[in-house]
Amino acid sequence: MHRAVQELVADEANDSLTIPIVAARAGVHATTVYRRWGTVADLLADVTSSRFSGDIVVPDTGSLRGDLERYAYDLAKDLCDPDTLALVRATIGTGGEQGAAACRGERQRQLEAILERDRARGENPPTLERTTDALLAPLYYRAVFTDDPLTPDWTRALVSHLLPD
Amino acid sequence: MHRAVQELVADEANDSLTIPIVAARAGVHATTVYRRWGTVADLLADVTSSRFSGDIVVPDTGSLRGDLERYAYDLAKDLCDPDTLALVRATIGTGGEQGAAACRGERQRQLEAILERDRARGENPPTLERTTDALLAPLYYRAVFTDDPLTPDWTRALVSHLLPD
DNA sequence: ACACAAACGCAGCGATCACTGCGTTTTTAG
DNA sequence: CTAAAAACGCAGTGATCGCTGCGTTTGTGT
Repeated sequence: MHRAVQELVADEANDSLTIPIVAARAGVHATTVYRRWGTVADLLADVTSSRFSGDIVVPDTGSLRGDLERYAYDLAKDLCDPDTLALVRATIGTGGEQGAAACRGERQRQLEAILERDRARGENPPTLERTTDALLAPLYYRAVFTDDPLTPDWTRALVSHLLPD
Repeated sequence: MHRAVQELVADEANDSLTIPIVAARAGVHATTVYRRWGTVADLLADVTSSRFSGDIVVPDTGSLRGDLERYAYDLAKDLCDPDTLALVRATIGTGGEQGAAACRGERQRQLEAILERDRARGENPPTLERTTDALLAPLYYRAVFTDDPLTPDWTRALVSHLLPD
């Protein structure tokens, strides 16, 4: 089911995503989807949540800078994937905070884990709010609102602005 | 027509926006909307573009810091408006870069104008890319992806991080 | 093995969408 | 003032959606 949603969101940009369409792609009956998820918004939130929590490993390079550079690089790569991007936009478009939370919740928790580990090393990292503003926000903004590339040089520059020498 | 779209996006979170619904709210026939705009995506892009270019004045406080603080304050206030936020999310949800560009195009031009003016004063402001990453990105990210408030203290802090003493 | 719960599919319904042919009204140009 | 273009509305069509009652199939617990 999740793969059906992702494929449809990717394939049919600008077309409306509906439950019968998703059901057909998943090879199940629409009734099954109505009964289980109810609305396209709930379905998208579910799919997006699990899309972002499946396969990302919190990096551990031994230093905060290394961790953040790796984290930013991985997130940039993920957000550059047209299928991921289409899913994020579709989920945001369902309106409300539920879809938005599904898009960023897991990624924010990973960022927090990185900062926590640095504190556990006795260091003094920036706050989660500051790191979100300096890293997460530009990554998501550039991916969702522009068609500028999310290059490794650019992601490293973001980390450098956050952690000056 | 534009007001009908904005009202509907605001009123009916999670409900699908369709051309007959917009037409009814605007008090015109659906045929008129089909013939003029064609799709909901085109309509939303149009409405969002003009929504963001109507009434914002590029601030001129005499200093870059003052201009950016004012700009960030105004944009935060605008994005905090639930109606504006709903419109942005709906437009992003139409997929593709057209809707995304409609949401940020005008605001990015205003930012560029502020930086150009500072250069005209003989100063050396940060690049548009840097300023976008440090100001626009956090503003849009927090508004669209979270339900955290966009407070004046926070927007001033963003400017301070961009323009250290 | 059996009973029951959960999940699923079929068929069908009312509502709505997306769209178009054609006539009417409004606007514009000369 | 008039003719033509542009914009609009009416009526209608086929397709699809969102949903539900009810039967079937699958899974689970004893």
